[in-house]
Parts: sequence; structure tokens; C-alpha cells
Amino acid sequence: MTNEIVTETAAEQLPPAIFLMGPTASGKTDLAMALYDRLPCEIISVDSAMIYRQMDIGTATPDAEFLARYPHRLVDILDPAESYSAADFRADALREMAEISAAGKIPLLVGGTMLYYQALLKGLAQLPQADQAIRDRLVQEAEQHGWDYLHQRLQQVDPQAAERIHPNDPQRMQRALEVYELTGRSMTELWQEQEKQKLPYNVVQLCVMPQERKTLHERIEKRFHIMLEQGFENEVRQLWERGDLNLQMPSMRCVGYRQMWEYFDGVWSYDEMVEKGIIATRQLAKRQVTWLRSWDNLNTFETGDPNLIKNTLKLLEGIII
RNA sequence: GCCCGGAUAGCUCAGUUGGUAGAGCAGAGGAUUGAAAAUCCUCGUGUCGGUGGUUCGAUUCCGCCUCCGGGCA
Repeated sequence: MTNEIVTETAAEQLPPAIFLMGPTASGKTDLAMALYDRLPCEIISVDSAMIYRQMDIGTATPDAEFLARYPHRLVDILDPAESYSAADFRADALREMAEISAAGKIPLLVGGTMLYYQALLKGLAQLPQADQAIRDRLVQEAEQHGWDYLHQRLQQVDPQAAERIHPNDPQRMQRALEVYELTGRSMTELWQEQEKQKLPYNVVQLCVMPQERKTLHERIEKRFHIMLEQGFENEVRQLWERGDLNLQMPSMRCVGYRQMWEYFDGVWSYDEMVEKGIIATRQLAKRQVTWLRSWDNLNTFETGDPNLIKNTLKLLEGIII
């Protein structure tokens, strides 16, 4: 109760943290480097694809030499057969942030996975972990009776979720039903019990992106071709040849990997794969921009602005340095 | 040179037994609570290649022209 009243003075005592967001190919890494060189900070990656090992070229994970100079936490921490979640990220990131702060440095979070930032800033409800067996069974049921049938069941156990979740959205339907099966309570009910989990940091949120969508599109296309030149095809081929990975896994659904995989499967010609890969990246960027447009407390800078570093530092000086 | 197909949304194409047209993809906007680089929702007017003719009316039928395929010489 008293916490509410002293929030503003408390903010001054909270340790600083920097979030650096932006759509894919907007130049986040360049700015992160510049900040790392000039501030006592440590980098934490906020990226649902860079967490995977052996997925470096296609995820634009910086190379070993670069990472040695600019260490990134939460990069290359999982095998592509494994899966991760926003809740995992929240726990991992909070742990890393605490460690960095304890060492007297500033956590610098860099990446484009907006749900992860949201999980950090707003917290998550007390929900059960994913249960693959239940998910598999739900998919089976859907194959037998159709997703409409499952949507009707959701209507019964959690009418509000059924209202919110479109019958064509199998992923969310699956999750809502899974939560109910595991807890006997509706997701909506569990959400309502969610306590405010304020992030104990004085956060400055930065965003880099171009005003013009066209600029982003050009950068994306160019970067995809560079990835191909760097051996992206071979990187995916090695994963494809492992034999234990498939397109149902979150890792192999990543932009570019999915299309390359389908090319190996004979779904696309090489040229089609290139086109589809670029398109998928553009669509990803668009969804990221949608998040960012309605994001609160964002300090947005233009991609490629020659004064980007200067202006960013100036802003940070006023707030946390 | 001749014959046969095509020419319709940014792309691939459907369609109109003559009353000015609609799918997929792309693109745009939005949602987003343990898969999020995921998953999903909404949004379709374009000289129907050009030009003449027939017709109350032509994108549709007919002639000619242009371009692109394929075939025959």
C-alpha cells in the first residue's frame, strides 16, 4: 500500500536497466555495440530464436569473435530439439539482470521478441507449464472432431476465453484447454488472480526502427541474401540431416529455417525458398512494429540516423547515468 | 509469313450464356499471458491489352492492331 505512494522516489533507488527493442534488421546490434563500448553494461539477448545452438546465420546471431568481445547472455542456450517459453525467459532474464546489477553494472537487454519484454515488464499469471501429452491429444481430438468442437468445449469451461480466442486459432485454444485440464480452473480465472509484478528496475526503453516500411523491407532482403552467402543453406541442411528435428518444433518454425526446410523437402524451388524466406521476415517485422506502435514509454530513434549514438547517450545521461 | 492459345488487382489465375468482376499469394491495419521468428483476425474499383464494329448496353460477340507463349514453314 505504501509502495504505491513512494513509487516515484523509489524509482530513483532502483537499479538502472536499458531495453533496446526494434523490428528485425533495424540495426539493434550496432547500437548495442556502441552502448557496450561506452557504458558499464552487460548484454542480455531478448530473442526467441538466438537461444538455439547451431542456429546462428539465419537468426543473425553475432559470430564467435564478436560474442567474445560483446558477450550476450541467453544466446545459444538450447538445442533446437528443445523448446522455451516466455516464462522461461522471464525467469532467466530476471536472474541475469540481478547478477549484472549486483556486479554494479547495467543490464542491457537487446532483441525483438516483444512478448518476452512484456512478460518481464508486466509479469505472467500463475499458469501451468506446457504439457506435450495433452497438446498431442488435443490435436488428435481436433483431427477427429474439428477445432469447432474444441472451441465449443472451451465455451463451456471458459466462456470468456472462448469469446476472446478465435475458433481458427488452434494454438491459443489448445493452451486454454490445457490450462483447464491441468488445474481444473479456467485461464480467465487464473489471469484475474495475477498480482502486479513490477519489474524492480528503473528501465529506459529504446527503440530503433525506420519511419518508412520500405527501408526495412530493403534491409531485410539484403540481409537475407547475405545470410545465404554466409552458408545459411548448409547450416539448415545439417539440422535437417540430424533426423530428430521436424517442422512442428518451435526452432524449425523460425523465419527462414522453415522455408529452407521445405526447400529440402521439395516443397519449394530454390528461388521460391528465397522469396518465401524474405516475405516471412517482412511479415515478422510487421508484427514487431505492431507491438511497438502501442508500447508505452518508448524512446524511438530512426534506423541509420547519423546521430543515433549521440542522441541515445544524451537521453540515457538524463535518466540513468 | 501462316495457324493455335493467351492478354482481367502488385503477382498467379478464375469468371461474366452481353447488364463494368473475385479467389489465392503479396501488401496494409490489428490481436498477442509457458510455441511468440509462433498463432490468429480484418481489409479487394481494377481504362478486364489497344482500337473500330454489332448492340439500348461490350471486359464478354466480330474485325483489325500490339505484345507474350506454342506449333508449322
